[in-house]
Amino acid sequence: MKRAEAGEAGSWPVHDQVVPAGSSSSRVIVHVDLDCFYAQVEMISNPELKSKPLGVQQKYLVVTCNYEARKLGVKKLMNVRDAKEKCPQLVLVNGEDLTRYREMSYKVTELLEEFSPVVERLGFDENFVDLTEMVEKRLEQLQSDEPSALTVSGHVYGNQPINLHDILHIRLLIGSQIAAEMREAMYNQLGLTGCAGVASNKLLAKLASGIFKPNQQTLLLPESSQDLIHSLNHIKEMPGIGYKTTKRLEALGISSVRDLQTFSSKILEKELGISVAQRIQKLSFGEDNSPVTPSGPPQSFSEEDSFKKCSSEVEAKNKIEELLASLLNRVCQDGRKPHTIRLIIRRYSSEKHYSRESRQCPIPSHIIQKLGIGNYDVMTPMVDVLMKLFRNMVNVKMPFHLTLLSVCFCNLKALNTAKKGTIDYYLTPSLSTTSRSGKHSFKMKDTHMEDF
DNA sequence: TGGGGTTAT
DNA sequence: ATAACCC
Repeated sequence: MKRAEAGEAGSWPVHDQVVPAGSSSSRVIVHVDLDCFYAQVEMISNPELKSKPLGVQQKYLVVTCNYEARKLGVKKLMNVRDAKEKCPQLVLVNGEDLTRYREMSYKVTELLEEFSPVVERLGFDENFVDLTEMVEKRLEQLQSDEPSALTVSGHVYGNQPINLHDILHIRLLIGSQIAAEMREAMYNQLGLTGCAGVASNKLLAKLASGIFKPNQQTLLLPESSQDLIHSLNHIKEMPGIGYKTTKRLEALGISSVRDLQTFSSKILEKELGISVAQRIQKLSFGEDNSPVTPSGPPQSFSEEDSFKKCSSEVEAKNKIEELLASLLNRVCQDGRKPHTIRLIIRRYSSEKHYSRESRQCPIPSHIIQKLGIGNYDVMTPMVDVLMKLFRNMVNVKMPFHLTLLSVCFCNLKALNTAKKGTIDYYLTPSLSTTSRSGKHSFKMKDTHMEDF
């Protein structure tokens, strides 16, 4: 399989004929990061907004804003009240419906996939692309008769000089040229601006893309990678080290990148587990062997809504119906069929940080069949399933107070490509009622709602 | 903190 | 089913 080869070539450097002959194991990775993505989409929808300070609002938060607004002191995830106080002229648009953002997001990913199919999405506004193969091809084509062909595009981190005799420099330089072409294509074809970082792995490419901020790109050469990671003021700025790990590291007296580099590996493994410990300690040295994993189509679809209070079953049912209706439209567009449905809630709790509970079950096969077509036939039975999940989580005879409801479709399967005689035929749960009798029970640990 | 996503356990 | 991570 092509995917497996690409992954192995990327993640398992040494001894391996999978790595193209003559090349080192070193990769060329680009991280592409759109500028204030939601705000850009809104300005494309309504060009009159381009000249104004603009914020995108979800509930009482300004989740992102354009650079006009940033100049006037508005920050991402700022309270609407604070933002208006800072910037009374701020124009706000509601961004709770992600449909147009999601569509534009996939257009960007598809555009990048035309350069190289190995594109990994990170959220709606970031993509990694493994340019290693593309760079190799350009190197082969590049005969020494064009001297001006070897000039870097964009910034070089630390203004480090490029050594044209160093093959690693040359490869990264060509990566910077491809990155510039990608940004040009995004602007010409989609009207979007963004940043790019080019480096030898995902961590460094991501850090590099954030150096020069709107609509610029930066190349990181290997000799400067230590400078880059030590320019981080705190370990929490290291991608891959999140809120929880940061707290645990701080409890160990680790706060800077150098603290983490020099901390005892043995003790770190005991505290965080061998997997996390080894991974983040490598990150602290700027090492990241994780491959760019092609995202492909989404693994799940979900819709959620948060609110101050939901305390009755009827109220919950109405909200769930809304979420489900939107989801059915999306799943219909996608073409594949979800085989699992999940309901997620968040209970009110005065000061406790963030905890969600969920229940999931297989979608009854008779509902799955009707998914592609008439959307209204499936509403009622699906709501019934969801309300059973709801009552499984929430004791409706007791008072309750929810602040979020979410419905998720996952376990998506392409419809019936299984051919008789293939492995797939015997492993794929039937989508038609007539073939292959019996229960395909597998090891589904899901709650089967029919059992209740 | 919103309204999403992913992978690992 | 939850917990961690990312935006």
